[in-house]
Amino acid sequence: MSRLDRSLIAGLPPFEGMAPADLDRMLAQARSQRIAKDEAVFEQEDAAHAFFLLLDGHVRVIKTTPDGQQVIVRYISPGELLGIAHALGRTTYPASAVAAVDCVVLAWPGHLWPEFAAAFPNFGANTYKTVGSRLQDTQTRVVEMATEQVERRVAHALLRLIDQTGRKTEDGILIDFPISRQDIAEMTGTTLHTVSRLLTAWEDQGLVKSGRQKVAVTEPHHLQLLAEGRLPKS
Amino acid sequence: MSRLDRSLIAGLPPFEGMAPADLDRMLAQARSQRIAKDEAVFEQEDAAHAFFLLLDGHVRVIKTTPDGQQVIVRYISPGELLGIAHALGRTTYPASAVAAVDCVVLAWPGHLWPEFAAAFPNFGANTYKTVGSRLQDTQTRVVEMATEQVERRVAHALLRLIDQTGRKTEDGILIDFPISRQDIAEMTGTTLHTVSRLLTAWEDQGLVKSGRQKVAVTEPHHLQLLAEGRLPKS
DNA sequence: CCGGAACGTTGCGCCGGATCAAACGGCGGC
DNA sequence: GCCGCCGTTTGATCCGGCGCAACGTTCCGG
Repeated sequence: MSRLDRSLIAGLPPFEGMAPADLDRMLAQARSQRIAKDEAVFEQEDAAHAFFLLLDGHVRVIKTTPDGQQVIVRYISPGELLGIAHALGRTTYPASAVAAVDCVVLAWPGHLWPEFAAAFPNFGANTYKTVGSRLQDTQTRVVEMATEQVERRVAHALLRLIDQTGRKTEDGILIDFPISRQDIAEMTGTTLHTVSRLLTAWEDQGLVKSGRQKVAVTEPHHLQLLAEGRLPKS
Repeated sequence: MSRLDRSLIAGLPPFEGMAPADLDRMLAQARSQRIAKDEAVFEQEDAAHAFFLLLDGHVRVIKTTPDGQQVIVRYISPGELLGIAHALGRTTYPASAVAAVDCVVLAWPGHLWPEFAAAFPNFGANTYKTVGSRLQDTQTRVVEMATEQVERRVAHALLRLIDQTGRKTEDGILIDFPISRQDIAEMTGTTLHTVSRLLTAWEDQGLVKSGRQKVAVTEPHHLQLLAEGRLPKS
């Protein structure tokens, strides 16, 4: 197995404030791993044998209900940790993580967590901050689901996506990985039909451009107004 | 100000595994405080100047949207921490906390957090575990909101409440603080009207007994089946 | 080049639950 | 003991969005 270079992770948020030597010590225990599109990084309910850092690609975190319905909990972008169940005292993954495109991750054995948290206090603190802001995000989503109707929820979801992973193109800000109407529906608790209707309506108004597994937002500001519900309905 | 006795907090989950002397050191910096029913422990958006331990009573954590709608994020029971925004690197409270009944809390100045986390590793670890399980709970709630319809959501909410705060009475398991249909509606993202209709329907079937600001579950197992949607609809 | 699968679009009917409206009943204050 | 208020009940109506179904389109493999 090839040696991992420190520059891979130096400067990423989870490692903020760590000494170079400590980065090396962490890397020495990491294993780099390729995950092909549509393959799982880990599966819901499995024993949490490892935690991961996404180096390249995008990952969907999915929860499946007993009756088989799926909900996309969040998308992970490069530089973020995933599968940190161990840090939170859980022994099993609460969701599945699936590669949205071909991905590269670093993997550490889960049992190293307490060791790392103790030896690298900045790493621990950074992680807990992440968990805190994920808790925030999730609570905000509960509020959204409880108070907003579908159109605004979908608008919010798109805005979050372009914020996280947007890439400028001549069509506007493009979501940087293949995403279907079904995916958006699973993020917002609706059906692909409704998402399709919304997107075509928005496309007619020139707010977005979308195609097969692809969405680009041309008028983010206008979409924002829509998301916040201060738009007279045409 | 009167001296706080160690027995107040010894044995509570957040202090699991701490030395008695350390409990005393923490208590020495705490201030005990009474909060009258319907008063706020802290308010959304305020600077997070303190974190709290609920000693007695019950507290509602509420998020309010820009247009004034409210969502009850969770209920806090005695022995739980609240207002721990500081632990998560936030400087402001993301929600309000309102006493559901007369309450007693301990308050610590927020700036002590890093000190405590460093000096009492068990305390820090316990807290992060709590945050982790709250993240879990919240994600589960997102899944519920996205996939279940109102009846099942309300059933789930009641089951969680009796699980957290249930007290046995001759009417069944009673929720241990005053709770209105409006409150339940704000927990589940529906209206008080719908909650009222559901409760009367359930009362007719002998599943619950409810009255003004009071709900008791007489048939938790049956309600559980309903919550899980494996009940032929009558 | 062809055929099939996967993804997307669109029309239609229906229903769960929100909204609006009104009246009731118990509890606390005076 | 009476009054007023707050929480609750119940009815009537309306509509957003889901379910279903059919069709179009792009992509991929053979």
